[in-house]
Amino acid sequence: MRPTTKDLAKAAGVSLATVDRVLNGRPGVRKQTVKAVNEAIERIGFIRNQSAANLARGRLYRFQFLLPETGEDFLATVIERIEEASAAFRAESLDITLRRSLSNDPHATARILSRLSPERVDGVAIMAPESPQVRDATTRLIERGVQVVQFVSGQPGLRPVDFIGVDNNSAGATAGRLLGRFLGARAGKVLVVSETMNSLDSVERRLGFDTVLTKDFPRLTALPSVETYGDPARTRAVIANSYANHPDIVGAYLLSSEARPALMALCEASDPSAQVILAHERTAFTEAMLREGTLDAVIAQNPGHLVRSAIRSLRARSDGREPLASQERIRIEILIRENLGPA
Amino acid sequence: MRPTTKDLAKAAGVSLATVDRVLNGRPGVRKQTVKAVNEAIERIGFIRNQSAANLARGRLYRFQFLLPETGEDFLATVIERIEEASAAFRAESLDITLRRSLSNDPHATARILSRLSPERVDGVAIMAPESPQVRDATTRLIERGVQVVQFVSGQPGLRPVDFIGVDNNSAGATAGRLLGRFLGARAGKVLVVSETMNSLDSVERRLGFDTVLTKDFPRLTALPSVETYGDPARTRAVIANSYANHPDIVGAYLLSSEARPALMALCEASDPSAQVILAHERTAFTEAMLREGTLDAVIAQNPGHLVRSAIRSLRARSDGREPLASQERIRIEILIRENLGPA
DNA sequence: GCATTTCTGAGGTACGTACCTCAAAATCAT
DNA sequence: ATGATTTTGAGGTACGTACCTCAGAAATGC
Repeated sequence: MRPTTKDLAKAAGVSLATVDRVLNGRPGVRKQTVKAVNEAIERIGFIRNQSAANLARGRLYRFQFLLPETGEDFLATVIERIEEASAAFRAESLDITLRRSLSNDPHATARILSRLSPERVDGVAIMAPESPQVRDATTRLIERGVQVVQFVSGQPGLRPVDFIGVDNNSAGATAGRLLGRFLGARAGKVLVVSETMNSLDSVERRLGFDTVLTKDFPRLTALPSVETYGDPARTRAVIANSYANHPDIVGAYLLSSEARPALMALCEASDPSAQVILAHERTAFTEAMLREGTLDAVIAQNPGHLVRSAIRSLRARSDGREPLASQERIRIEILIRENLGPA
Repeated sequence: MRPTTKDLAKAAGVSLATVDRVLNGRPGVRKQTVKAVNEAIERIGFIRNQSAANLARGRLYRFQFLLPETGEDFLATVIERIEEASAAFRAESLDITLRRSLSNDPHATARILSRLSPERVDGVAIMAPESPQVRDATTRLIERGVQVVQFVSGQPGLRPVDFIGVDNNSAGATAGRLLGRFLGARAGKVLVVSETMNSLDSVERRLGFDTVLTKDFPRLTALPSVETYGDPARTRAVIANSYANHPDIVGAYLLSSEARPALMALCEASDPSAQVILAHERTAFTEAMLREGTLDAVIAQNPGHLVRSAIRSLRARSDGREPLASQERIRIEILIRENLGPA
């Protein structure tokens, strides 16, 4: 059996009460005694039994995911994973809830954040684009004692808030490299479709994409980003227009999380099999398009990892620990037909 | 607060003792009563508190990883992950140890397995090639009450033992697709290097690779597999020989886990930058080769996932539960320079 | 050397579940 | 209806840690 607090007390030559004081950082212990206990911890290899600790604490971590109202396929898989995690973590004193209420209006988002209180929630994972309003509201939220992570959308390392998601610059670069290599010796123009270029995420992907293309694939010219604003009619119009104006388009990069509208419009406006087409995120739709060969590759982040990583980070912060940055790095996955797994 | 066994007893109209009997599958409860309790579980949403359960059980799961003696880079990263997991899971009543003692001799491996007893270990993850001796020893091990999973090496679904690893057929197919697409319009021969073609893993990768190549890239011809037998001198010789005999080699697929010897030999024998070269597994070496451009892509399985998945599966089996197949599927990762992450 | 403050020990209860025993109740077979 | 058997209830202890109180010991200031 592993050493317990009792063994630790004996080994350190102190009482259980003192061990408890040291372990939980309670005041009223001489530095000297603290050191003795810590040395004993090292010496006998004491490891706190988390199960027992949680049980004794009776602590319930209440975390909330705040997601946008809009969004179809990708958001749906994220929500699935949240629900899964919610069920799975319930046995570990974690109460995970989901609110799908964030609109594109930063003021509205800020207002929602301002209403969150530490009495009702211990931490939130926010999926909202960067904006000064949201940043301020987040800062105040943290000051009130609520833990916060930026989820999927946002900027790694820019703010004093953990970011859970991929490095979008690298994601764009990955897309650029694949598109270039898949096109082989072919030359021509590349269509880039985005919901909006107002978000940092899109800008970074585009930047990474362009960097690789200009440097290593000079025979390819990336067209200016076409913005759909999430409007189906506009999507069809602008994409049709692009193909009409540029008969020499040989590839397309759909850099938004929701690939469906753009890809459907693209198929209407041109022949997808004559081009190399890349999109983001694994959804039932992109998976089907990969299998049938319409999409050539998908750049994805694992939604399950995203969710679990957000939860782990919130939990670490709630315990006053630092999340393990290395473990929480979200990988950029490349999917082609062959590594999708069984259907 | 979440409902406890006490609440459940009240809700089901039975005593705590009966609830306990039902929850832990003890005998001496009428079917009718079992049903009543299960309905109450559904009704009030009872979830067993795993922390408390583990604490009460005082159960310690002792799992062991049995790895081969030989192997450099990939095995080293696997071992790192095992050590990490060992540390991380210690707080959850898991005692993970590592034995690096399996040789290529199936009889020796079988002998080691035959000496494992359920008094000293609850489950083992075995990384050893398929062989009748090992299969028999495994069967007897299971009969003695030790849980077993096949780790990395082996055959999914072939035996009544969980397999933790990628589908090697798909892995080979993924390599085939990437090689074909990266080569674009180029035609020529493709070198395939393997440590040995005696293992099922290698055969499957080769099969998947060939299937894609013949079907979708007829201008490429995959040469017969070159076997290195893990011998550096032989490796250099056979690879040099291949390039001498086939001046029209345009690509290479190194299908073994340990890419270093083959790739070094390849670089000696030819100009890697004129070819498309794929290898397996992410190691410090393959990572460096990707970054400098010698390797074009790496097909990998996440060692951390492998290890944790093995542990979860062993634990589920030890608890008499079925591992969640969907959660334990190991993904086939594609790595290029751009999605490696920061250096 | 005394009063004062700081530190430590002893002992307790609690968390939710597992597992045990023993007696009482319900059900069954005859 | 009787005895045998099965099912259930009541009550207990244990797991390892957190957190509480209170008394006593040790260190400190003067």
